[in-house]
Amino acid sequence: MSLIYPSSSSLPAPDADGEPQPVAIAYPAEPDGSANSVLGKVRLILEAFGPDDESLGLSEIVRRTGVAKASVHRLAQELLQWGLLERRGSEYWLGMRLFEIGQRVPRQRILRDAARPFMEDLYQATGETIHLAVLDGLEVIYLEKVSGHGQVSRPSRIAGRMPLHCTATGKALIAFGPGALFGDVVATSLARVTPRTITAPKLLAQEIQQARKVGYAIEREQTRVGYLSVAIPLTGATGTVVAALSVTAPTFRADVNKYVGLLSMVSRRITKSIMVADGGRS
Amino acid sequence: MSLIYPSSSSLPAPDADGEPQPVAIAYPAEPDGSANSVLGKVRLILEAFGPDDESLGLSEIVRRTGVAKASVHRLAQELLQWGLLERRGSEYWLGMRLFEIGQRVPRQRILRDAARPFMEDLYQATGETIHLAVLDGLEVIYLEKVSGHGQVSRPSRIAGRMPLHCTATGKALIAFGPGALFGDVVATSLARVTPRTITAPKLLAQEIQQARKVGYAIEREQTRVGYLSVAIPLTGATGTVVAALSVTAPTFRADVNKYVGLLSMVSRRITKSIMVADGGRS
DNA sequence: CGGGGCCGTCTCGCTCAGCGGAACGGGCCC
DNA sequence: GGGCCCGTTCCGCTGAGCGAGACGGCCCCG
Repeated sequence: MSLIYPSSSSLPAPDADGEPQPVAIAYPAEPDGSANSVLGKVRLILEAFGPDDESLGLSEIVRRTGVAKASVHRLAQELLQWGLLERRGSEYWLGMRLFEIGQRVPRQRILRDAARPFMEDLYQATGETIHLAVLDGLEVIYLEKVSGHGQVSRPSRIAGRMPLHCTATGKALIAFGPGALFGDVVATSLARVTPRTITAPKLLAQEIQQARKVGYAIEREQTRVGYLSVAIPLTGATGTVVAALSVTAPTFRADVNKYVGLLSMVSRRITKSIMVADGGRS
Repeated sequence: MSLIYPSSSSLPAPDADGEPQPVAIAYPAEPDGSANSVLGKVRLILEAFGPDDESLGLSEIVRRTGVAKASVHRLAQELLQWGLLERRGSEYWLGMRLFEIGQRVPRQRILRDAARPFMEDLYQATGETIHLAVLDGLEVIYLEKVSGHGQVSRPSRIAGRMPLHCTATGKALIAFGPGALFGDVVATSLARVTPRTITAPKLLAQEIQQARKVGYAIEREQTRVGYLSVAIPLTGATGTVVAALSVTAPTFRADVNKYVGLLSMVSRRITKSIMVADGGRS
């Protein structure tokens, strides 16, 4: 119960994209002691698929996971039958059922359903990218994104993660979310994403203070050069901040005051909508 | 390789919302023989969460799955650590990591990323609900939905399923998708969803023929009284139909010709966009 | 053409991870 | 205070899971 913000659990060492690793122990290829259960193996197998991988062959999965080939094969058959994996030729793909189950996760479904139409409104009013983000561990994770045809080279993704200190949504969550969060964030080193990213805890504290004063958070070219974002917190049924909503626009045409006005108007309506949709806590 | 449309695998007996079932066998509470593996149990546990359940207590999970309490507890601990489940108090929730992994499923990610901005355009041009659907088993599954504030009592859902014979997207997929599909569909009984739903195979065949002739499918009050939908197929990189896109509007203000025009324009652009994004098959 | 390498698949005896009945302690309501 | 249901924990048994290894097909290269 003292777990305030849901954690992302401890990934042992997802993959380094290359060979297993040069462990001195003569034991075959077990990264650590966390894969001795069926579920551990299944986790390794499913997480062998990176965000950009489309499909993997059996041997490739064996290479990435370090699990014995026969085991991967056996488990893959079972996952296939469940629908968590699909197969074309001899390539395995993450299966549709994963998508289906993933959409049932209440923390995203409730918020997203409530926010979605309003994000549409915001997009129509601004023509810019709208993000809905929640806290997960010490990162934001994007639940939803509404945008147009703009071709950014490395765009944000739904279910993608970003650090808290360089995003507007992240700063909004630090400023208005769980009290202990700021401390936890500055306890880690603040990665420099662009030349303008804040890496000094003092400066970050000032920005958070400013955000608390004005009621919204802003980020100028701290995530991507040429773009700024404005974010506002969303309050859930229990009165605590559960998410953040942001507008991201190219700096040359950004109208911060307009975004702030629109966001704060929409924020209250979404909160009301959440309370109706979800009597309990969300 | 002769598996043309990805199947939804065989759910043994998801849940009947009530007691396990009155099996004559004296054996404790094993529904069938499919739960004897760790993965089988995990499947039962995760699928114990229905589309509308927010959280379940441990005992409730035990009741729904028939798995021994100690086993559910142990597996839940492991799922917790992975992040597939989360916990508040003593209630278990489907976890954020499920959402994350689900968003990596390529069959939805690629299509959705390509179609999303165009769906936005369609929504702006019509003000009506836009659906993106693919075939899964003998149903459509919605990958994406763009809509406004309209408060329908039992709205469609992202990742929700619908029969093929009563939806515009379904008929579009029958008409332009895998050749054997029509036969498989009429081999089952066609459920009556509204008074206007087609339940006679002959009539359905006529509608499919009509759709093939004009290049789009239409459905008038066959899914929901007071609404109609128009759908068009989307072609993937290999030239086969992989999805369908639809506009749904209240009959009194629907402008079918306008929708057809917009859809067919957008369809070609999405296909082009898919080919760029995904060199291989999708 | 033949050999070598990599692929996915399958076998089979060992063993330890997983199992689940049972006991426990705490909160709630009658 | 007693009964009930909750989540948690214990512990000895056992069969599900394991993985080294064999196998056959495919492709590339000498």
